[in-house]
Amino acid sequence: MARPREFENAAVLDAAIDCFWAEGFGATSIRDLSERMGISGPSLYNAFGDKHGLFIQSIERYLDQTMRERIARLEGSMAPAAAVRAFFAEVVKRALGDPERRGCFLLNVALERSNDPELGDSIAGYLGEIEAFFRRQVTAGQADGSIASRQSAIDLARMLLGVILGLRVIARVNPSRPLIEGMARTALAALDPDPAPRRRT
Amino acid sequence: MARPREFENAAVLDAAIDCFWAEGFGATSIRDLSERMGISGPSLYNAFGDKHGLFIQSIERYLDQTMRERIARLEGSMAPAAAVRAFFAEVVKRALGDPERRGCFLLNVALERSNDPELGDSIAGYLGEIEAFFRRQVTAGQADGSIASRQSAIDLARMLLGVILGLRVIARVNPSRPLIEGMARTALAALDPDPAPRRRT
DNA sequence: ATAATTTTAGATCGCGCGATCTAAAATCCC
DNA sequence: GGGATTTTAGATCGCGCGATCTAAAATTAT
Repeated sequence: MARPREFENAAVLDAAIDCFWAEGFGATSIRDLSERMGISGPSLYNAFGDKHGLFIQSIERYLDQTMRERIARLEGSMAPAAAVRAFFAEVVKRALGDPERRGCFLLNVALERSNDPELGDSIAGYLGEIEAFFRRQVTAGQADGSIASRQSAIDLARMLLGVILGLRVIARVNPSRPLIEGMARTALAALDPDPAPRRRT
Repeated sequence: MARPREFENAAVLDAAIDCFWAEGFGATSIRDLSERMGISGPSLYNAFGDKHGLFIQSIERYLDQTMRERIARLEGSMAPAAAVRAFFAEVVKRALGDPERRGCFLLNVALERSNDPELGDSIAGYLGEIEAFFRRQVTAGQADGSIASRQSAIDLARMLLGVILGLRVIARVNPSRPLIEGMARTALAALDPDPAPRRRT
């Protein structure tokens, strides 16, 4: 038929993710993207529509490769309480292993583009996927006794989601290991089953 | 001496806060600021240096009027556990009473400008002020028995800070009252003193 | 080979940006 | 009241933006 594309869709999308992740949507220019992706401006527009379309496709690829991959992997291989703790451990590791201080791409997008008419509802849904993962684990853990039933599964899931997000905010600004680990450990303590009764001192 | 200013510093700073809060630093133009503040571009530069200087002064005024005011007011008038709960209640109220979805100005700044060489360290300090408030209250509450001692004061303070930040992130994207209140309530439950021992079922 | 079709890169469009120059208007000291 | 001084507003600077036009390069069906 005609001349084939000279680039792989996935590879150039990864380059676009790098740009948007490091600088945000507004501060990333078409010229930045063109250079990092290794394709010219018109090719970019031909393949992805416009800057905003490229942005949305970058977000979807990022989510598939990070958040959704992690949820599927942990949920398929671990007991409920262990899956939640492993999720936290991986996020803590990412938050503390971020010398360029780029933070969480999804969180950056959530704050920069929460009023974007094409993204607002989607972003709520993406965060809802994390909350739903926590809720499934907590529900299962409460059923088998490995997770406390002092609070409802939905409320525990909501609290865990809040701490995950807050953790990534503070790690962006102050990536201190004791701070981040203390925050995570204390939140996870809410999952501990009721301890053996102990007397007050 | 000479011609006096035609505007009040505080009043035009409030207008600048409105702009930066709604649009962020990068997406707010000098012309936006000039119009909202009611002064011309050159007057703005004469009074505040440049756009970035105006931004920093706007942040400081915002913090004095909101976060620091709240901390001083609650800490000066309430018992420790009540002060923490009142802090949460006020933040929840603000997070849910935000029809324009502007979120928390400090949090927006923290994510958009965390790599700003003139702001990075300051932002960590601002969040540290909140953490320090929580830590003072928890320490005092643990001393008088009104707050649980299962976890250390510093870890509880860190967890509370995380939830406050996460709460404002999620409220920006999905301002659902059950979601936000469940998150806050479950975090605050970590402060409850040890309940009377109860048997496992 | 050649015709048809798609992708490619360079040049360029109008626009809005942060910042500044110029000079007129306004005020206080004397 | 007049001179010195500061603030004011309109006009404008060069620059980088998102997006697109043009035409050359590359590939396949015939």
